[in-house]
Amino acid sequence: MPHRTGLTQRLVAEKALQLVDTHGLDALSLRRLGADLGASPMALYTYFDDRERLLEAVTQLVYAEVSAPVDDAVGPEATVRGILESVRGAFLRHPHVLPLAARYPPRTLDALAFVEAGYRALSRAGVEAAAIARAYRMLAAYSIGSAEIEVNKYFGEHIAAFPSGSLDAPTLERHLPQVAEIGPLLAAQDDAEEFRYGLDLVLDAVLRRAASR
Amino acid sequence: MPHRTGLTQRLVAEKALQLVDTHGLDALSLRRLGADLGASPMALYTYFDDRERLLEAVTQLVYAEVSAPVDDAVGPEATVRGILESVRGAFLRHPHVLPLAARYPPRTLDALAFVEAGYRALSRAGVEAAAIARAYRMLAAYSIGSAEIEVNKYFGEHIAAFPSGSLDAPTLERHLPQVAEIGPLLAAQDDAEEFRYGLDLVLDAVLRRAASR
DNA sequence: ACCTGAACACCGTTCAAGT
DNA sequence: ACCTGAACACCGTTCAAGT
Repeated sequence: MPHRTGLTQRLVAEKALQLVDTHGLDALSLRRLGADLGASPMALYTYFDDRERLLEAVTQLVYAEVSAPVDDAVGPEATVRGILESVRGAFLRHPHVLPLAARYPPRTLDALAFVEAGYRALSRAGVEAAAIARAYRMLAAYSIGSAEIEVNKYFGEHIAAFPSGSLDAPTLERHLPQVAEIGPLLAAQDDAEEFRYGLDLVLDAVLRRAASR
Repeated sequence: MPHRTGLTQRLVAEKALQLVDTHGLDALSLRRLGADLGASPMALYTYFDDRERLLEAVTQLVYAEVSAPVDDAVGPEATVRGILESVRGAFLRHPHVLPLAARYPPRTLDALAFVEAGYRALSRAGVEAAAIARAYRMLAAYSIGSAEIEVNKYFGEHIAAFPSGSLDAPTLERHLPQVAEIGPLLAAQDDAEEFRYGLDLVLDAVLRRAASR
């Protein structure tokens, strides 16, 4: 017997985010989400055309958590840096959503708030529209790639054998001496520190080029 | 009746890469791959512990396609730039493998060849080991993020409505005027040009900082 | 419009068995 | 070691039907 479930797009997406946070992206099935919401899997198609759209909505919820300062009293560089630290924070709180960030850009009003704030800060600093677009693309690439490296512990086991046993220490040392030397340094890096180092570097360069024209 | 299939880890991985290239990552199932190879799905477990390991092996094949110059007669900056252009090329030829690049770093001898070459170029240029590690992390983050933005056409439909109809042009213009202005500029960017612009910027900054100590 | 159960065409992986 | 078929516990989505 069909009944009203009282669901909305937002409620479904929020429950989905919970599910992803606690059990990972693969655990987000329409069947399981339906069960969590006390509805049939098919009820979800009332709110989302397919699983893809649901994933996109979940991503928007994470973007919406990024803090978007209303003014930039601290100056454009510090404002943009603060926004990007907040982006990193949001995806560290929701690490399983990160793979979706590269697929779905911010689209909703709430999700775009931090983008607007960043644009405004650069605009007030005298950066022209075309240069802002370039800066945003660069910073988006750096943020996404950087967060993925951090969340996936990309350098944590960089020199592991693969297939098992085929790359032992002596072989590595003989054929790839530089990799053997740098590998441990990568594994020992501090994620937060490296993120800031790279962010400063990119931000400095972007603002200097924008100013010198 | 069981029979010899003549398969090897490499042959299975290569067929898997073909499958992914032509039909996408989701189409790579053990059942379908087994059928393509004239074997039962279960035969593949002889060569890979699970689907994850197979995906990792596919990723290594793409890394191995990156050209690794044996000397850097053109200078360290041009050498590193060349390597990163080649990384971009490899993943543009295998776009469906890109999501795996952020999960699996290069691990095999062949896959690590370009990393070794890049390290060597920076090392010869007098960059110290710790600075090389920082540079590699930054460049890896930028390359992965940048390629994902390009492959996924991240900015192609940046201002699309979501959920459908909720973000019409007047609403966008009123609440997010900067987004409304910059959005079209992002959609019009040339991928190759922006990649090089950002790469130069990062590379300049990295080498300048490395030199000034 | 909102919701349902049944059905279709799939999955990865375990297991017992064969050579 | 290498390979098999059957079985288990799942998937997303379509469809016909109900309110």
